[in-house]
Amino acid sequence: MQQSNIASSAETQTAWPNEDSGLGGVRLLPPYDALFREGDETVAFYEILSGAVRAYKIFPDGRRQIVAFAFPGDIVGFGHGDTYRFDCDALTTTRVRVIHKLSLLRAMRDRPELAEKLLDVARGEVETLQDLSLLLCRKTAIERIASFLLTMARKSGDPAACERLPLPMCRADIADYLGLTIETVSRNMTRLRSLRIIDLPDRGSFQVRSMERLRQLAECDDTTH
Amino acid sequence: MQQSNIASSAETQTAWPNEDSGLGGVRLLPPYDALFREGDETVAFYEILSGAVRAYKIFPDGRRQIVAFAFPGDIVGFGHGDTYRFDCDALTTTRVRVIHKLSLLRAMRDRPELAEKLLDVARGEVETLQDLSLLLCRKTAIERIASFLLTMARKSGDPAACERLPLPMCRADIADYLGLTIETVSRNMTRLRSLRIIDLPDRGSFQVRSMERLRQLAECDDTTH
DNA sequence: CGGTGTGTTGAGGCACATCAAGCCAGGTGG
DNA sequence: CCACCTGGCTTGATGTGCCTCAACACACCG
Repeated sequence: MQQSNIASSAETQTAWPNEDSGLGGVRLLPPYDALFREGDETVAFYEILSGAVRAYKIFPDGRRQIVAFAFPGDIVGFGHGDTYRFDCDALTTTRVRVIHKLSLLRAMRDRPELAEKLLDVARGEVETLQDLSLLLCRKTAIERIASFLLTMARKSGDPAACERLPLPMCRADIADYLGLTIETVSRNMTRLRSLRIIDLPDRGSFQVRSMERLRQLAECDDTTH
Repeated sequence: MQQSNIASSAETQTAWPNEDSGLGGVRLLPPYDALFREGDETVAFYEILSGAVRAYKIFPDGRRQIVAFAFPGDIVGFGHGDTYRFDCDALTTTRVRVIHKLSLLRAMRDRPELAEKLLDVARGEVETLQDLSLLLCRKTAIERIASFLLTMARKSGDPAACERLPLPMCRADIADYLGLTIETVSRNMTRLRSLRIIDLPDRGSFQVRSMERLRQLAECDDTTH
């Protein structure tokens, strides 16, 4: 579950086209404001600078599935054709850098290393989604929660992280990401806490107490149970 | 659920680098032979010419998840870093065109339209995986089967297809793709047949009798039940 | 013929969903 | 300051869809 962090691939720090040209600029989103909506024309990609967003789809019958959360360094808006296939909005106050699609494509013609970088973003997105599919297909509720928290822990800094980590989304968001109900999320969070694997100091945060046991649960490693 | 068909994007028919240079050539795989294995170095992408392959992951505890089937026109081997993250093998006798990764990257530097084409392949893969996530997250068993059959129908030719269509994978493969068991797959196939939505003339094929009702089920459109 | 592999069908159990009540922090107004 | 409301979260009781286990059907093959 690697990030689609743009800095991870390029040896030389390559700037996105708007960074220097100033074409796109930065957008500021208050909590729950939309970055884009399903059906809108795909005019831009967005690099998250601070805050967090969620991308989701609503079914005709009302069911909702969150397909991705994105955090600083991530790019959103990628896996779409001429129109966006999902809604995307902010979880908290969020700043994004706007990367106009057309100017990016134009810039790509002159700077082939940009294309490689973009392909790397795509690869990261594919990897994340493959892992999500694995999770949804084969894991139990507690394994899903464990996987999710592990990913969140890895995203928010050093992998041995034992400090308090932010959990900016509500239980309903987690549930709709993991294919569970809020009750099941809640029950299994509590279960992980009573197993002394995590702590839940307050609503918006968590803390890993045993990274090793969290990892074992998340990766379906049943060698030690 | 669009295909990642390479012909779908480019206005001008752009050849993959090996097609003319003859560097990669074609590989022939007997049924169930491996195209690549998890952990192998990512040396090439493969364009399916005929037949079909499956890409899957085996968990430490034995659970298996198929993350993709690929058919003629599809590219596999894309969403991987330096090593392949999954096993990939043939369902039936399969011919693939080998596209060496390095020569593709080299060719991309001279021909920017190749990069766009490759990005389009990536986009297709992301879309397919997003749809798979939606399916695994929120759909019931019969809706999953319906979605799967609908995708298969759309892949194998004209969308109004009423003729007999091939189903080259066994029940276990379908089950491991949809996050179900073979029994549940079997039961719901039978159910779709008794609902007169499909026919099952023999093991390796199916036939759509009511494309409209299949679509309604697959897209969770509960307006008419 | 029996043997094997694949698919179907049936009976029962279990994990998660559903429904419902209660907890707790934050906000609002008297 | 407290009374009350509200929304997010937790906890409990019950229901159900899919899994598990088991038997059987059928084609293929030696």
